[in-house]
Amino acid sequence: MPYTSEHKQATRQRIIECARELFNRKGFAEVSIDEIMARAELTRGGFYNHFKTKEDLFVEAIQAYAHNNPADRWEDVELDFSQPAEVIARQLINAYLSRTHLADVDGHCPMVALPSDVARASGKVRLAYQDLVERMVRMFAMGLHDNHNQTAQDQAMAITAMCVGGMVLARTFEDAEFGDLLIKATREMALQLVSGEQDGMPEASFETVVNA
Amino acid sequence: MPYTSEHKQATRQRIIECARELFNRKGFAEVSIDEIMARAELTRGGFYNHFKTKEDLFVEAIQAYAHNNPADRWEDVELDFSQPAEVIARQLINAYLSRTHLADVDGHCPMVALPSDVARASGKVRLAYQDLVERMVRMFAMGLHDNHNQTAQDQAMAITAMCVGGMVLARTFEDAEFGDLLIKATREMALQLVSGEQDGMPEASFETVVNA
DNA sequence: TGTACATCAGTGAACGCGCGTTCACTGATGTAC
DNA sequence: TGTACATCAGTGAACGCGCGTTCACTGATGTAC
Repeated sequence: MPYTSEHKQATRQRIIECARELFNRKGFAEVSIDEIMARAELTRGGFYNHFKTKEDLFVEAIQAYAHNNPADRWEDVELDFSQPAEVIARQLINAYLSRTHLADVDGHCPMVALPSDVARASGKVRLAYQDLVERMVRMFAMGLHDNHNQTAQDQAMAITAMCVGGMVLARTFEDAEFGDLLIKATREMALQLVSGEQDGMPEASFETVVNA
Repeated sequence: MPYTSEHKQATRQRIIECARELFNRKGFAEVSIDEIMARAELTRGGFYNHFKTKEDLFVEAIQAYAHNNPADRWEDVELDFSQPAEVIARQLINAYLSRTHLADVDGHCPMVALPSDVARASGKVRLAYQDLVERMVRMFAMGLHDNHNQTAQDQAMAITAMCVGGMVLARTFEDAEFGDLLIKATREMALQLVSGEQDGMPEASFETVVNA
């Protein structure tokens, strides 16, 4: 067997990574297979040695993202998994709703870059995307507690919607300053929500209010 | 002058409305001018009597949405503008984060249906989209008050991110049940945020805690 | 160690197709007489 | 009231182009001897 199987795997991974970046920047339909292969320093025809269809590659590109440590990309603040879950949740919010993440179009979370493309794609693609969402929800849920209004799980879903929504909106704006304001406001509210601190009651709200 | 100018205007509006629906359902790149014109019961060639380019039509389709009363589309709950601003904010959340809105793909808010397409489009398109966002932020801001953590404006931006993000995510899911859960959780938290009620402290939180 | 060979990753021309846009035209209409 | 006319909304063929996919091939490589 000429060429090692590592060689083929490495090529495959290179194609996936190039595709991920291009899809992020331009969207699924707007990127051609030619373009992806050229970026991977290959030619058009070879594509079908590695993938059955363009959409199969889309699935792989989304999954690839989940298998790296996403937060590494965006922020100087790395996720420190030795910390308590609540601290990790805060780190994730700070990294996700950051200017660095907004500016790094190639490295965007696919949830931010590709929601419309995914909504129109096949079941396989949508499942891969949903898996990313569920990972984020789980991460937040670990750092939260049930309260009288909502379970930790429900709070986590709402905070996920907030983080993704803030980035999705900021990414569309022509006016970068408005985008920064929106990200900042969203980040602050998300941080309050994981701290159980709202409406002017800092941190351990009960004591603070009673002793005032 | 043969044909009245009303006739031309009516045709133009018909094209815009057909385009809006098709863009919502399939995305900008995936809809052809042929398809839009056929739906408006016209033929391809006539398009350029009305619009300079396909992207110009995209701008008009986004703007058209703002000029209707959006909430009419989705929910039995209509916005009642005689109510106090806080009530309107709650009505908007209930209508926006609803199953009806999720199911009505043709009538989706463009913020939900088209963020990825807009992020990759030209300045004119992005300004039209940003205008929709600003309208929603303004609507929420009227129903909110500054608190010790954030201005009403900042809270409104975060709540807008939450509403749009919840719908954007739910729309991508293959698993409809998970989408419903996410919308419901997001809606509940958004309603709490406009009520200034969090973490198990109903309504006028200070008194409630102190008198407990 | 050196050579002949089989494998298959990668090549690039070709396929059928649909797109956005252009353009010469047609024919329904409102107006002037 | 009736007719001839000018306008321009709408038609449909044609344009050049790029796409996803297929396929016959080539040539770099690991292996057997």
